[in-house]
Amino acid sequence: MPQGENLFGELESNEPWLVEVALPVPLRQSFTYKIPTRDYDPADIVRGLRVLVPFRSKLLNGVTVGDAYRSGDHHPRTRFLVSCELGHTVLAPEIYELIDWMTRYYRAPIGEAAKLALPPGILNEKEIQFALTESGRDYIETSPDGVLLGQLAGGPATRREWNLKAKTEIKLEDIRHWEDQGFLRIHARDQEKESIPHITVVALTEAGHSSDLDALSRAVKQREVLLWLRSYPREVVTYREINEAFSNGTAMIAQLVKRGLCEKRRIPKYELVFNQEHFEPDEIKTLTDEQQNAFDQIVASLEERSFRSFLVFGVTGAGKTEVYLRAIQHCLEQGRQALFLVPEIALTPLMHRRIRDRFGERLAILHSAVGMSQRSEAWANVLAGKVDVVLGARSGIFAPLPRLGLVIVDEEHDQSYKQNDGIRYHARDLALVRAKMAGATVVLGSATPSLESWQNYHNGRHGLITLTKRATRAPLPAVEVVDMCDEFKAQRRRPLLSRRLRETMRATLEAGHQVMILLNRRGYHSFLLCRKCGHVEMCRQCEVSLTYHRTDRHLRCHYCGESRAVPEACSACGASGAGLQFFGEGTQQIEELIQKEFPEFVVDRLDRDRLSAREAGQKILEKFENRETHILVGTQMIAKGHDFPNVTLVGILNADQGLRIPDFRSAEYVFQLITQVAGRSGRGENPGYVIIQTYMPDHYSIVHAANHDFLSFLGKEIRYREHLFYSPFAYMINIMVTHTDDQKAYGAAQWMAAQLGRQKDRNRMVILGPTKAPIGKIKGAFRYQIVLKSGERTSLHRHADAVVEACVAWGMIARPAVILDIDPYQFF
DNA sequence: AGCACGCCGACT
DNA sequence: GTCGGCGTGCTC
Repeated sequence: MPQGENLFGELESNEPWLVEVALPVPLRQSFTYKIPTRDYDPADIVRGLRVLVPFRSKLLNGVTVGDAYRSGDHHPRTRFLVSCELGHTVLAPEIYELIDWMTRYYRAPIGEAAKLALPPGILNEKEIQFALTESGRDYIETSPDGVLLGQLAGGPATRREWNLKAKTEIKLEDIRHWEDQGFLRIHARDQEKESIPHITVVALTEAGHSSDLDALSRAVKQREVLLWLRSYPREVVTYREINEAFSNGTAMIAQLVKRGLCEKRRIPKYELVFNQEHFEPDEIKTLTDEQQNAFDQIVASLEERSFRSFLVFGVTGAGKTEVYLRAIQHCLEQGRQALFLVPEIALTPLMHRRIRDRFGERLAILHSAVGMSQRSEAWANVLAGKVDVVLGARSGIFAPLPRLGLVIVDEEHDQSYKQNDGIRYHARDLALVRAKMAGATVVLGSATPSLESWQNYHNGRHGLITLTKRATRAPLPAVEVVDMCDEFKAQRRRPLLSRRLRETMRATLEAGHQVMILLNRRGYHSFLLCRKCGHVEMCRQCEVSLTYHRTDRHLRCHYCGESRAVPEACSACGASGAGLQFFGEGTQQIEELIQKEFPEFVVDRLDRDRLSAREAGQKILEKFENRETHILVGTQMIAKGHDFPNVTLVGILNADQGLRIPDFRSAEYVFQLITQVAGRSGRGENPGYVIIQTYMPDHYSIVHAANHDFLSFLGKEIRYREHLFYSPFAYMINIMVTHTDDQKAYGAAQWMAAQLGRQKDRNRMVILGPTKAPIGKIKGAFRYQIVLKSGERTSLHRHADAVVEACVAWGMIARPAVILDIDPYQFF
């Protein structure tokens, strides 16, 4: 018998209308709320609306994850929702499908997944207020606990205000009771500050719509504005739009407001669809044969209109972007929409411009670095269907495009697609899932594909498209590997720059070309060492050495942000400051050294520290592009996506740094980094040159990168992965157990590993650990990890899930925090 | 997760 | 006496 029907198939009229709501709490469930039928027609309440609901002693914004339904069989403590924003679906159906998948695959709480998929601020908390109802007023006359309730007689109050008046802590249980009895009404306190971007708009009042224009016969200009408002294609109009149409629009509106013909309203920005600027599409270049072939294959798939995926393996500078842009164009011509994902740091204003020039007003950019207001605007346009192309970083995968036909994941190997906190999703994997749901084509592009994607090609899941030649016909740069062990012997110290690099830099600069110097910072710290006792200055909260920042002369922790002045003396042995020495070279130090070496040339630096200043990064790059700067020193971020034709020399200072980190993917990362940055050299008319400095000149990742030989690298790496049973041969899960008490953390990890150990033989599961995490303590919490590997994904996931569930029950004793990292990418 | 409630020890 | 420490249970 369907719910909500009696024996005769009639609707039970006394059953309440309910709706399921996802709330931003780390609980793997939705919550049921009753719909106040006095205020809302249940037929209007559908999936994807923003609602305000009471939750414990708070008010939370959530999103409905189903349509209203009627049932008598609901949770006994179901409360009424406070309000619902009708008419604006914030969670599009295809995005709901995606986050629903994430709740299963990543074991993600639905509310947190929804929060991830929505622009920031939509799922916020609001301050709760309690007001007395009519029946509440009657009740306080007669009842003994009327005294407490009676404190509300003066008007609505927040919990704190109420407590203050009552001079006691009012119990949540009592509040719930009065709420159930109908003595209390809950609503949101009007907040001075809006938690999400709002905008003031103007709308016609009823009088404004209906009144005849005689009253305005002498105010010609106002009459004109009124008529314009009436014919405007949207109900509300922004001041920006009014002032674009009329020279003194603001004043005219003020007059019309005075006459009661229109009114000002303040609405969330995401509800508004903006008229975008118009752009002229740029000219389209001719394609090389290889590009044309790639394009044709993608088009054939688009024409099929069913899910297909391609790995586009193309050397740096092969012109992949042009192929992507053409494919997007084709997709739009089909009446479908496209999503273009790029790595976090590749999403520069330069990139915006290039794509904007092609797609003009049909493009929206979703990027965490742009301001909240702009992001709301972009997202609103996407949701409203004004936009057909979305360019975004990792979180762009959640862009609500209902007619998705093409997803491009550029530099698909890039680690920034993997989120390493909260819900640890991988945007490349989500792209495939989403495209499958939408019947879309996926293009994964890279010069150095991830082993996972390569393996997926190998076992027939992706088609392969290869681009072997640079679009400009420029040859790939010649690469020279300098053995720093020899340098050490010759120079009798550990030099930063080899003689060879120094000479080549000089020659390059004197020829009028530019130089890029890359410092691989992966797994690298500059630390303060006491030469007397060997003590390294550490963070008090985390198990990491502190990094010296010259800008403010402070030691800083990269994990918790703790910052303190450089100590006068060693904190372990008390040796005076003279015994303390900095070790490890930062980009700052290298910049200074190079400037000293080449005083006649301009040196600049780009790294995270300098990027933090708004737009500073862009300025640095622009200066380099304009050749105001001759030498650019930086970390990986100088390696991504830029095109500087005048750069003919790239120096990589410590190429092997990344090989020392405890990660089975370290060789892959080093290969990718070298290839990526080497690809910056010789993109113009002059041939490029690359110098790699390393203490491990024979390491296969360095040798093959120097030869531009991905396939040889792949052959070696894939055998190693297979032999040691790592991804892509093993499905992996990292279970991280965290507790402020070291013993409890370790105990819980051991217990979990033991539980898993009982299952492992039956399921051919490999259990590594528990071991102390590479960073054993972060923000005061000790960390242990268990790494699981298995050739069979479903059972692996099931076991990890079961043991975490069991640990929650066992957690009565220790209460550890457990993080499940599915398909982990970085171990720290 | 976050927070309310409750049960313990250290203070005016 | 009560302020606040931490342990535990619950959130529609």
